[in-house]
Amino acid sequence: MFNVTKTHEITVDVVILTIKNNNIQVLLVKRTTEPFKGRWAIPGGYIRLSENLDDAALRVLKEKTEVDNIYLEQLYTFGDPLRHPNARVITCAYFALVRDDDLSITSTPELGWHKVNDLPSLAYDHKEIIQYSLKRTRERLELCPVAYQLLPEKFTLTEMQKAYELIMGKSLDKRNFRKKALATEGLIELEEYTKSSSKRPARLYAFENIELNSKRAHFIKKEKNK
Amino acid sequence: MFNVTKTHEITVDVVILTIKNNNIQVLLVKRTTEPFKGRWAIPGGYIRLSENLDDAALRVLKEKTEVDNIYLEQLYTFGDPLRHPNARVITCAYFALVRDDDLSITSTPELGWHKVNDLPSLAYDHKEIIQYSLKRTRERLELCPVAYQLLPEKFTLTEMQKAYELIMGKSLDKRNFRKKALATEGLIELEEYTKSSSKRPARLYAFENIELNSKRAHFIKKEKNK
DNA sequence: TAAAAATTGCATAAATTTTATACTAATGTT
DNA sequence: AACATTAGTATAAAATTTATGCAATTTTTA
Repeated sequence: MFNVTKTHEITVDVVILTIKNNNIQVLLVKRTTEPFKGRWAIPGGYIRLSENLDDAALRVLKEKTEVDNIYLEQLYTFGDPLRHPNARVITCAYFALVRDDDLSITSTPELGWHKVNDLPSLAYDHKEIIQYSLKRTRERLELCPVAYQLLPEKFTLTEMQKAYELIMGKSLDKRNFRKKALATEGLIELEEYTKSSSKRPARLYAFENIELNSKRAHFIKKEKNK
Repeated sequence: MFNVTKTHEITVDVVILTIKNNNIQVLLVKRTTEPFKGRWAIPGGYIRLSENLDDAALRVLKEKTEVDNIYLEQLYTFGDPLRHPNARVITCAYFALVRDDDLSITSTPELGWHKVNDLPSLAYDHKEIIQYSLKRTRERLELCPVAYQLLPEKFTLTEMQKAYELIMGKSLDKRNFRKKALATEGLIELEEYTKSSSKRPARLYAFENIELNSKRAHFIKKEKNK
């Protein structure tokens, strides 16, 4: 009875989402070993004995990116016996929302961003995991302005609306969106405006570090040390 | 590296909730072995190699109860290194909503229902898991009438309101509740009334087997074979 | 058998939230 | 100076939610 469990392995996988070039993109790694050698996959790893699951997910994330300001939430645990072709691997999946301008990864042939609407063939059940993380992100967005985790630190309302439209997958009315956005708790109106654009300057906004109305969320806040 | 994972164990634990005697109650088992020998715990077990996680949770549930008509949803995976005193056990927790009148368990000194508002001292982090399942149930109830999984098959609107009030932890206005309840998709008005009560008879209602607006839900429907 | 107690069942007005809709303002470019 | 482009704004209608009071049916009991 006990031995039955000994052959299980458990991993964490992390769906890392950002908005780049007006697309929701996910960070993928190319597998260098079997199974699924050469296929793209979401980053993952084993859980160390001293780590809790959040720490393990955060470590996996930090192995691939150098970001401080992230939203990280446990997504779901996937454990179909056939999800791994030659072992029983249960994975506790997380998803992270990161800001493009906080990112410093160097795309290589083995690591890169992919549009979630145009994914390559993926290893394991990773496509399902990504789809599910998008669904969860939409659900979160209906409860709290979690999209600000995907925006630059200072942003215009138009940029915010674009992020919402990308995540929700539909276009929104500008006037109603702005009215609602301005009523959002934690939104700060700055006395700054966009400059370099060749159009009318837009006011910039920011979010204070608010307690989001999230259910399972963990926030790793940026250390403001400068 | 690989060996590091070999010492992890993974289990499923199931929070089984019902409404009995106008209280939300949870099914607990008394541990017969160390650790936490003699303490109450939620039912759990190892995952078999051939099972997916839902199947494992369902099996654990069926080992304790004989119910057909249940709501079962993955809750969260708990993996703090210290949650188990002398091993690294990660548990994928589920919660189930079952109908009191579908239940046939025989309470023994080792198995019994406990009011969630008056829990005994529990093993591991099981108190946290139960609290979290209550929170999730409240969240679900705001999205879909999942409470009908806790009601008898035929129920009065007053009974339905009582269930909502118990779960949400607040009293609701009768007139507004009835208006909203009557507008709920899937609610069927029966041509039957309560009898044995010593007051004015109340109309009975039922729910058709609807697709609930749930996110991670799995329904094990009753087999109507009679 | 009449009154009382308990619970069912219903309707409407007020407040709030959501939705729908069109024009003016500011800036750089030509 | 006219044009192109994006920023920015107000209001009415519709829908939803909340608040509130009273009549009807049945059993109990006086």
